[in-house]
Amino acid sequence: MRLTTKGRYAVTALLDLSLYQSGKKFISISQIASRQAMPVSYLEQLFRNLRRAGIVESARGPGGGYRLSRPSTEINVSEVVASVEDKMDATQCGGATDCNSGKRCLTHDLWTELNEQVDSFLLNKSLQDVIKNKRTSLSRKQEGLIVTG
Amino acid sequence: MRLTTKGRYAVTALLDLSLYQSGKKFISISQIASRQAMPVSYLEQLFRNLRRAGIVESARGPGGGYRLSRPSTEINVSEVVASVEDKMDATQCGGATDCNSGKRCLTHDLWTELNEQVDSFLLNKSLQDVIKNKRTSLSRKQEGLIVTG
DNA sequence: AAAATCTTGACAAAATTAGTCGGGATTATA
DNA sequence: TATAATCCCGACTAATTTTGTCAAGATTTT
Repeated sequence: MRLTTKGRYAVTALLDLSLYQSGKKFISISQIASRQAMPVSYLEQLFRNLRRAGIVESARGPGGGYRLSRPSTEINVSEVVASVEDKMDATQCGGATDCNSGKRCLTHDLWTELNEQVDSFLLNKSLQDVIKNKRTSLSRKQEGLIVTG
Repeated sequence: MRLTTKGRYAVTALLDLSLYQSGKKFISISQIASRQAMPVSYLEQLFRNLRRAGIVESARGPGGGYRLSRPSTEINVSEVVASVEDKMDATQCGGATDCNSGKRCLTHDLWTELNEQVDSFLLNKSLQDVIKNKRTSLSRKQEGLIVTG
């Protein structure tokens, strides 16, 4: 699985946009950078990817910057992370089915299933949900479930 | 979150133990290494941690090696991963509550919740489950849940 | 024209992860 | 008791990945 500060920065930056973008106004990278204490040039890199992924729109020149290309209820965290990280994969073999000399590696299905869990969770979480601090409503049977300390 | 090949190696190595350990016999690292195509010295490092965590028992000398200290139904993947990786944490701030100059960072709760999800999943998954390729039975309401492609 | 801003690719620094090494301790067995 | 098999340990190095920088350019507003 890949989930580094890169993906986390991207999410944070978009939350900043969501919070400070009023109407269709563009927000410059330098504003986000100073508010969220992130390096400008690193943010530029991330926004490149976000733009290519169709998550944000940009405008150049004075008064330019970035804005969400959809409402924050329509953008999920999974796509944000995926746009800046290379891949979201927890299997050792990268998803190949013959990872262990012909047969699947012992843990193949385990990591695949974990991937699915994580991805479901993040897909189901919009930027707005994060802002509202809304828990994803996955009802879970508690039978035999050990609670982490 | 930390889930690298280290944790994956550890799980695989234990699955190997589960599969090839008959009764209370010890299995040597070199056997596991050759079966699973892993470097011996790296495995040694991992087994050190597994032993300290009480997941395996060891015996020295000829005929020695490692064996599970509990049945494979009683060992969950979370503890295995935790024993070799330093931490299992997806928050940027490492769990601190004042990560963004006094107030919580915007994404704090998001990553905390993701952590919980992942950990629940892995806690609820025993080595035996993985061997039997048994899916974790988390019943989930499908309302609004987008299925990943 | 000037200033503000995005755009790009390549590069460098830092951090992390993966893996090695040398030496030691213990134990079964011949 | 010697030998070989095995675990045990800490420190180190190598490789990879991630993080972040830089220089130069393209647009656009004023």
